[in-house]
Amino acid sequence: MKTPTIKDIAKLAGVSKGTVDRVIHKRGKVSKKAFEKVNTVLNEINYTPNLLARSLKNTKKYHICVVLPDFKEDLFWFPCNEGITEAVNEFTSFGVFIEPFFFNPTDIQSFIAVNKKVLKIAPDAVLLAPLFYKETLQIVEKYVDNNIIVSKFNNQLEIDATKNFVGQDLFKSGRIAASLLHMLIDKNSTVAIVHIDEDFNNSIPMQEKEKGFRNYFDQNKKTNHTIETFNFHQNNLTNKLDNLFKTSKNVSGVFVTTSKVYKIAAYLKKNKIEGIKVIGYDLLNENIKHLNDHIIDFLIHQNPKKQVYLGLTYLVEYFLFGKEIPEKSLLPIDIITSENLETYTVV
Amino acid sequence: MKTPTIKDIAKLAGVSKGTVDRVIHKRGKVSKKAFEKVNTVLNEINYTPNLLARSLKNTKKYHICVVLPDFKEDLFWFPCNEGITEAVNEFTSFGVFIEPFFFNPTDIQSFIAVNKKVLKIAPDAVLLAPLFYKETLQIVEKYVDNNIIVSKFNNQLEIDATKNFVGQDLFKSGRIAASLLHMLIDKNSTVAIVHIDEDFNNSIPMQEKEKGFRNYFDQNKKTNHTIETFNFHQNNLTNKLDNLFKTSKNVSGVFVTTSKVYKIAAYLKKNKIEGIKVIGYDLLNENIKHLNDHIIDFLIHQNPKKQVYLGLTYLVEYFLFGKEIPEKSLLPIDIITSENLETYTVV
DNA sequence: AAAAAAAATGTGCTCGAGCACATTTTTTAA
DNA sequence: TTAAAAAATGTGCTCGAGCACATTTTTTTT
Repeated sequence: MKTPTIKDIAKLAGVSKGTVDRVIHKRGKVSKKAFEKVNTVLNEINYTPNLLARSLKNTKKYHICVVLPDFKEDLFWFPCNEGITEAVNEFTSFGVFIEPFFFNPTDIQSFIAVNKKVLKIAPDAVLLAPLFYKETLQIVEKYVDNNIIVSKFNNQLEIDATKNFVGQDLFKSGRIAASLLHMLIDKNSTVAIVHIDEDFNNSIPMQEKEKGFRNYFDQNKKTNHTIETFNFHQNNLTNKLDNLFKTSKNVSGVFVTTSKVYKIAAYLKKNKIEGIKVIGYDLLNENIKHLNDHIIDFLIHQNPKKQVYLGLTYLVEYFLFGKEIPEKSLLPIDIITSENLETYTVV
Repeated sequence: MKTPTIKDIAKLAGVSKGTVDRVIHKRGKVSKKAFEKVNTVLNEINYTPNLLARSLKNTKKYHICVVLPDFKEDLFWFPCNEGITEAVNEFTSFGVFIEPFFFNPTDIQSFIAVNKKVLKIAPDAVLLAPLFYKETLQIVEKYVDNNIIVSKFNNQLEIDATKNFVGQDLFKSGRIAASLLHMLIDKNSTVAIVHIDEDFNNSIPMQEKEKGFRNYFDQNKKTNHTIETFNFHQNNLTNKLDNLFKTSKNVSGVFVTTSKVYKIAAYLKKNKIEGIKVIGYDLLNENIKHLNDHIIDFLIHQNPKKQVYLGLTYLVEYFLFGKEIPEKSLLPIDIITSENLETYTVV
């Protein structure tokens, strides 16, 4: 009933535990006879090494750095801190040291600077939010040169030496948004895709979401909707929105490709514009408020907290127990309404 | 940089590690002077015991039994096996032995028999699907008498000596179903709540779901929907459904309170009845088929796999690392459409 | 056949927590 | 003041894997 140990196997095979160890780890220096004796026993009983003992022996300290945007610049990133905190609480007692580093998401230079700093620290692994494409490729290369394991979350880079990624399928996420809006809006009406603040051309996530969104409506030709894309910046937002909603355009639904959807909702509320269906991303407090007010109809949950936590878990289990890190871990795309919201926030 | 050990603390405090151990575990037999010396050091540095070493020492074998319905009787329970398999793979190398036991969900006697068997085995813990109220109370009492820890999943029993529960808020789940149907159906139409197969009076989950569903529509009086409840059994299902759909009743939506929703969908497809919105539970293959055919509009994901896996994880972490088991762990209530379905099944 | 080299095998310590037991110090009783 | 009892403190072994090093066995060379 008790799990066999190396010692047990050694006794059964009539050899010493050193020999068993050499067979198991293929370290050679074993006679054919001994090899067969041990292998016979190994095939008979199902030996699984005690992972506690194994990693106790390799009592190395592991250092993992998390590089992510400062939530003061964009509240989307706030939940990541909770994910980090949870991982810290869970893993420090296993000798893992997790340390966050923040950069300014609007400033490429700060991204580069922070990564240089981390590179100098030379941790065992880095979990990275790769916001800037070209710069990420460069920095990842350097990490790899220094034998630092790199995992990424949130943004997926197509070409990359290191493949570990935790996030969502953004194309599909766009399709889901489209299908939900489709349920709510009238035939022959206009749907607006709104990109707020970020530089659309450099934001692959936004592009992917738009592609997915358009793909859905392309495949549902019979409903004959008009899809228009808008790139808005914060400074002249009100004017632009006036232009969008107060002209004769028959806009029945809006898809905001980021967590900034609350800005649209705030505008609609302030101007008492009703009947327009709104869908956007993420459970920011501002968004939740408008979801409960039924100004926002759906939110898609990108679960940044879980992304970070899972990314860290993979790294820790790799170091401690030698588990493989999945190349691509795509999280479920949760549909949030004012009704099921609570079940996501309480846990 | 390295985590301090008991030995380090002993050296810093100028005592032996035995004394440090006694202070940490409040085992007494420590002079005031020594106690203060050790405590001073403990307050200065942040000591967290190495959990690997701790649980290696307590190298007890743990035995956990899972008692759940046989999926041959109801496919809803099938994913639980995956959850068990995953837990087995993850935890056997930590010396945890997990063993499933199946009963017939339509037969109270088999429930009692299986639990008696498990009781005789006397494992360290039982994870239980408490389908039958009265019988569960009795058996749980016996488990507790024998110092066997009991956790439950899927069904929540209100009054209970042991509180550990993993599942969903079923009242809320009913409300969510209502709100989704509400989006899709016409005003002043009739909505049917359909209970299939199970004995409604003995099924608290079904009752909770119905309560939640009705509660939502009660709070949205202006839409003026008629809600009707039906209890159908498998044998005369077709007749009953003929009666429901082919009479003059203006039924625009159906809420099925279990995973048996595919039966309604199959009927609608066979009889080419269109335009009726359908919502039900769980990602059975049969349900998924009809979801992709757009006969079923929404499925609510009860995530039985995750329920079992999480329940087992709690027990294992309690045994190995002394973590507390949460009294009530309510999982998110996932809304599934044909679009986001895939993101839930691939992971 | 003996010595030297190479290969195979076994031994014993480590990791850190925890606990039983041995030893030392302090307190109490006579 | 000394002996006995009680309290405090320290020591050393255990858990299982892993690995360096010591020891034994086999093979090769002279």
